[in-house]
Amino acid sequence: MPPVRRLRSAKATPAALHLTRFLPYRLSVLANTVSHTVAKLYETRFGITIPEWRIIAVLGGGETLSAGDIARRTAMDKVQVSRAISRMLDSALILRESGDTDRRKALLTLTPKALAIYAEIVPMALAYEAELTDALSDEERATLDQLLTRLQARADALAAPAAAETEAEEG
Amino acid sequence: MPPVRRLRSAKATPAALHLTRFLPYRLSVLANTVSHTVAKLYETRFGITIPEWRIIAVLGGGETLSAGDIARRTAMDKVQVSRAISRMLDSALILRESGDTDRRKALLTLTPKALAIYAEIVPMALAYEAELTDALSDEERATLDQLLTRLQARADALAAPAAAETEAEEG
DNA sequence: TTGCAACAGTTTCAAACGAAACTATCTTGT
DNA sequence: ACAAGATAGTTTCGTTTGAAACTGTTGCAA
Repeated sequence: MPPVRRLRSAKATPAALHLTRFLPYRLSVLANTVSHTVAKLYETRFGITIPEWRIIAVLGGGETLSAGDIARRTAMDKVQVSRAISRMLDSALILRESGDTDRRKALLTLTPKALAIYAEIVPMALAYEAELTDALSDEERATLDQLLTRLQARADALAAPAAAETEAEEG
Repeated sequence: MPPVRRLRSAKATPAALHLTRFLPYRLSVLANTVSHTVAKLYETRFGITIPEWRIIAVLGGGETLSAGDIARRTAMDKVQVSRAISRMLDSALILRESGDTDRRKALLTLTPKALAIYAEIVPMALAYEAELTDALSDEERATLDQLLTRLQARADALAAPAAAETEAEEG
């Protein structure tokens, strides 16, 4: 029996790693490329940043939310949300009024100006998304959706080393 | 014939957009979660950042490259590479010598210290990747690979609006 | 050759970032 | 009722970032 089968796992090479095949790297590069493109889109057309776009996206239905709600729904941290809101107040995209029952919470609503942007930006966003997945069949799109969902769940689990055993079923 | 079929596309709602279903958003959040986790891994164990890890990854085979080569292979920009190299010189992870034929180019090689990190970090990186794709079948992993490749190609094409028609077949 | 554009890499500057500290408000336990 | 702790949101501080300007080197053209 020849020793051929052991050649690949010889200990001289400590298991090759090609960056371009490494999933974290690939995800980072892809997300970066995409983000950069859409950011430029939003910036040049509406003068808003990605955090501002996300806030517009979650408030675009006309809902009223607190900053904390927004942070949760956009996966941004509260500092980022606070700063984005402050910019949006300056540019009259958002309306802030003190909560009645809880004065710590500020109730946030989009202004008509922001709603107009929303109406215009959503088709653009969807168009970009459509172009991005242009070469994918409907079935592939569904698979992608599924895989991303599962990867995110797994990544979340691996991100919280020991903590939050009980929070696991939050969803 | 009842008007039922027109209800979904009534113009009152300007096409809904749920952030959590929006591909650019999902990619961004996923890549962020993953990056943050591996960054913490590398930082606590070896005291290096992601840019430094990427440089170690491409030089880990023992190859000698210029800063520009590294920038291209890691998809980082030259500023980021320059700064990472400068940090690595300080911590004796990299060796820089002036090019002989072209004195603009600096030839970069890993020190034994960095090679030792490489030997130790690669299994960790692969282990994380394996854990991340734990719940995926071999077939699903292959599909994911394929989909990411195609999305990246498409994203690249959409990122360069009018330019680089001729560069399209560069790979 | 000399001058000029292209290139490699570094530095500068202003913006963006995250962690931690802080202010203000609300909740809970005694 | 009130102190102790939790929560909402802002501010501060040191670091990281990317674009543009800059330095030095090479290649090319007149």
